[in-house]
Amino acid sequence: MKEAQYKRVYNALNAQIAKKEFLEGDLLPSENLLTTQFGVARSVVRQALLELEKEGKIVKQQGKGSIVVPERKSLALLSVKGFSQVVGAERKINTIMLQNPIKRKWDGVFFFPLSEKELAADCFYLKRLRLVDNQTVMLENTYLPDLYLEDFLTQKFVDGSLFQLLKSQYNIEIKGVEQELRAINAEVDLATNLAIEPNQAVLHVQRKYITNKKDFFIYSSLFCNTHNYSFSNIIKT
Amino acid sequence: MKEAQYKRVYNALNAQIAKKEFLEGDLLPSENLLTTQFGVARSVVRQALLELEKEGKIVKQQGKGSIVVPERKSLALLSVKGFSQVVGAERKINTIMLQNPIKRKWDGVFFFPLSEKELAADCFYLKRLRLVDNQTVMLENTYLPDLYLEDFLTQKFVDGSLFQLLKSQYNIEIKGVEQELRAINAEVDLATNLAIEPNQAVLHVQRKYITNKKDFFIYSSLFCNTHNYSFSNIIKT
DNA sequence: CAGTGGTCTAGACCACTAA
DNA sequence: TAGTGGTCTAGACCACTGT
Repeated sequence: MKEAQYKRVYNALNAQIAKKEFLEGDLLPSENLLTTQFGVARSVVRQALLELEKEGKIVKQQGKGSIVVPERKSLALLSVKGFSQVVGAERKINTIMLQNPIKRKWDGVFFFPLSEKELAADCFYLKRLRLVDNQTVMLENTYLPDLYLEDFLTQKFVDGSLFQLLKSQYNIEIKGVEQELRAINAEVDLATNLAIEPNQAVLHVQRKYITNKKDFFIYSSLFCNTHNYSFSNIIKT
Repeated sequence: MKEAQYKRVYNALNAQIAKKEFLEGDLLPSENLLTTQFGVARSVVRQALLELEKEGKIVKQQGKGSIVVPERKSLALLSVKGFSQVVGAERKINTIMLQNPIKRKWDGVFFFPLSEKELAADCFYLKRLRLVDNQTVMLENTYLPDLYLEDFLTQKFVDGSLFQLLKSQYNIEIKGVEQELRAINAEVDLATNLAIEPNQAVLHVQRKYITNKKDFFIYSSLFCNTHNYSFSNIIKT
């Protein structure tokens, strides 16, 4: 099971952009050139560029080329990447574990419908507070069904990243996310955690992550303080 | 400039799903079958299915097929589709024009950086209130640079849809959107418009639409009442 | 005009699912 | 094991951009 070629091309280009080897406004090498550089078919190059475009790192323009776009200033949080990856290297991030992972029953009324298989299993629950440059930006409640996760409670998080742990220990990859957004007024408890005044507006995001394991989903309920950082995303047709 | 084949395939499948010719959980015909049905190469079929997948209408599963997923109950508003298209046919929608289109100067501090070309032109501004099943869900301020839009102020909206007007009259198509989200507490004016109490939490979305015309962008500032309807989206890696 | 990305063809092999 | 979607090749022509 070796890595796909287009991922190899994607990773190479992504790294070059991150290392500022291409600056904002620069054109990437043309598709034909990349084809010869990496020794792959053009469709493979295009698949790699498509990924970069979906993530908003380049824009393509017919007749011109693939243009590197400026790094985003706001948090690209409405994406499938884990928190550790969406916050640029420029910023200091911290995670405070308010509730270490425990095994428990599902809540009576869950925010997404659960399958029978999921309901039959217990769930792992963790509660984390996320900080960017020492400012509290997010409270995250995560629920994972106890289906493929042997010895989950004894695992050490890889760089504090749940997604990296799932990838390295269980070969579980995130393939997509379905999410619902609401603006809510913060209750006292929530306001305390987010270090804001009660009744302040908070962005509530309920997520269902799709993984490479069929029938295995991860659920998250996020409460975001958008006063200091806005949350952005990019969508292509 | 005839329509691309993959769009033809997409439109056909999309219509069949909308007409319930495929029910939730049904498998679409396999890619090889669609290839022969439409008389196109497999890559064309895959491109069409990719669109459907991005819109969350199907999920693909290796070894099994393309599965039709249930219609969304919440408003898929964080997508590039116009308001008229994201709200399912099941619901009644209304638009109240609070401010008919006028030509004016740009605001001094705009929420996205503007190019010199845009700043040199004036902008068209309109303010619309959006209702779903007679409930106020959104206040929308839209700004269009006066660059390609001849006689814009005298145009009649096609079914109340700005995007359809742009397509049919000016051949302008929306290719993507970049957006920032915040939760804010409603001021009195805003609360009145959205028919909620002052200080209630509201979802504020600032958008920059990318079009097929280079250097032509459309800007929108949305205020969403998420009490009755949540706003959803789906993202694929 | 040459070069770019957009679309398309007609194959091939692989990884996964279900019977 | 048969059939599915995932990846890949090696071409081709078209639409658009800038010179």
